[in-house]
Amino acid sequence: MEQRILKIALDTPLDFAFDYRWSGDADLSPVPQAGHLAAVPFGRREVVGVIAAIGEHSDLPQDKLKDVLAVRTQLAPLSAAWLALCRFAADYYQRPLGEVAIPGLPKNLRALKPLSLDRALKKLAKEESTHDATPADMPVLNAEQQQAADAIAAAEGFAPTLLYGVTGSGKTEVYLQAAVRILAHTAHTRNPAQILILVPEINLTPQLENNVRARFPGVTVATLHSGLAEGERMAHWLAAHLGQARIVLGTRLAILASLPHLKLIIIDEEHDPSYKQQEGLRYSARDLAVWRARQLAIPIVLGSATPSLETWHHAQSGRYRKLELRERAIKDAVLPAVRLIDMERDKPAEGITSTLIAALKRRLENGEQSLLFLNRRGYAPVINCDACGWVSNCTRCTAFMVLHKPENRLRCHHCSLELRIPKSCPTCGNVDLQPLGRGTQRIEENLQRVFPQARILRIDADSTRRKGSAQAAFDSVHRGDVDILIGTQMVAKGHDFKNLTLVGILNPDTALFSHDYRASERLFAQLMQVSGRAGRAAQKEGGSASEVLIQTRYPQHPLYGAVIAHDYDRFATALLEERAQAGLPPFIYQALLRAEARELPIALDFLQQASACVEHPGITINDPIPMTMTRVANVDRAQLLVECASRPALQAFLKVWMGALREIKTRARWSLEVDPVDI
DNA sequence: AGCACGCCGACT
DNA sequence: GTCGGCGTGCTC
Repeated sequence: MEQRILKIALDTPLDFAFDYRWSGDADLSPVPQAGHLAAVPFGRREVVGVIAAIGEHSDLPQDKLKDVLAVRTQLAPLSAAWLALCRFAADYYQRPLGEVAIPGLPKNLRALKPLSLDRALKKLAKEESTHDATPADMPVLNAEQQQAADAIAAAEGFAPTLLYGVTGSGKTEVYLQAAVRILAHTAHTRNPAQILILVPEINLTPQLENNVRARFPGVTVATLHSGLAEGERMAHWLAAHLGQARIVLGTRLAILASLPHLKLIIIDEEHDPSYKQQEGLRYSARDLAVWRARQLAIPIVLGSATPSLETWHHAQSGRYRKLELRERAIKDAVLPAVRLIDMERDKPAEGITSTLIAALKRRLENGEQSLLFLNRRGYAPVINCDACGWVSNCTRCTAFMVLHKPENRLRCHHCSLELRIPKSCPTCGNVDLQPLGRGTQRIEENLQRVFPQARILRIDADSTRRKGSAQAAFDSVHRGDVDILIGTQMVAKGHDFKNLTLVGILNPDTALFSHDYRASERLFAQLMQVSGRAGRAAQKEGGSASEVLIQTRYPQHPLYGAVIAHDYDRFATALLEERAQAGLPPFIYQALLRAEARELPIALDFLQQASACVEHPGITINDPIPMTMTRVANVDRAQLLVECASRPALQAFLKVWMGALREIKTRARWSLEVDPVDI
């Protein structure tokens, strides 16, 4: 009989591991190891946690200790490297280990019932047997692509690489051919390599998944994203954990997957804001990926046409290697010409200028597709009363209620509030309420009037609410059943529309004057990305040259100049210069303390106490301020920005500060975000 | 976070 | 008289 103390991380906000007693006979039952999952009594509940460490002693009095209910020794323990990754993320983002490690595990593993691993595993075996093992044909790479793929596959140890390639330059093909070689190196060894590929959105996984499966017949490919059913999630997670899945394709959450034989990480569109989790544990999957690659001493590829300034800065300073793809991969496919339409000269009717109408007409005549990009869903962002000035404010948020015409409703995009459109003004009774501004629905309605014969499809969060409907919509565009596609940022990313020769960008100006210093970086990336949807195939005989038309009131703005020139280098260099001057990231490091309460003063008071509760030499603590959108769903929000030129110094401060913050008695709910992106 | 206990208001 | 509001306290 032996006794051990198991230190178990549980999914609770309490920032420490819990000690449990385990006693058993090592000859009869397997001895628990760090990384095993264990079911334990916790308060009045029973929960599953992960064994973080094993010891002989506990600092607690014996009578406080409870016995472990069961240790899941039939499942191989999570590796020390995986635990170290979780521990790093927990420390860095100032959260308890259990909150990082547990929620990503499949529900079945977290449940108390005994595991039936066989059934999961059988399903995988079946999937695998449906593939034959003939190597698929490899498209021939151009010289730049070949060089990049060679360099990635030949890299040894921690080798962070920025794959900087214009849209349509064939970055995916470079990833895949590098992957082929890394898999081949270890194919017949005991531990064949695993490769992790991250993409920004679920919408993009089916497309890449098909691509990958076709390229790697006979190789088990697992996907991990929030759209999986519980059974699938379990099967895919296990395939990764057991090393069967050689390629794991997923969204940001996949960065915390168990991958015991990980040998290469690829982050596609590394600049994409979706890599930042914006609730709960607010981690950056890209940053964790870089840490994980360093820890495992393996290469990591960060791919983008418009890298984040953080990554660009690293590439410029030589910390990351930069590989560049200057040309489009398809022969004779050229980058579209970008033109600005000055809205002061060419006054738009119903949001669309005559120049853009003419360009659309030409595409319709040629049987080519067009894309109109407007990052605003709904019919109109607000309705108002001309007579008394009433506007459709949300009663629960500092925001307008948006007019949604198909449902005849006003809807707040920040809380779930929905109202029927009032027949008359609620304050003065005027019956003539006007929609102000334009969303995708209104553009769609108007365009259908201008081109009654055109097949117009709108793709936004409203039109694709049902599961699978987004995929169906994109399929119909690929099939050629759509002449004009109208969409929000959903349509900007990744999709390879072969017959698309015109992109119209309707209302990008607002981001030019945003108070968020990252807005212009994001706008540039978005414009380049959506522009990149055009001209992905060679120009047809008698077809139109690909072009991008941007409607703007500020044609002189340097950001547009850089977009026209497809010149990310110049733009990024200027932006980095500005950031350095202004003392902004990536030259300094930030953390944001948020607080919310039913009354704003409660939140502000907490932040005031927070700013004075510990010594903070070398750390700048700014004044507490209400958030721009102060009230959401009847809760008032405020925040406090903390800055420091040194990351380790900031980390050390945050650790001490968190301890002090937990002692403050307040009715406000609060949370700390490290490396915030939306300020 | 859960989940309990505990002490004051409008309901069968 | 009780159902239920959410304040407060605890979880190895």
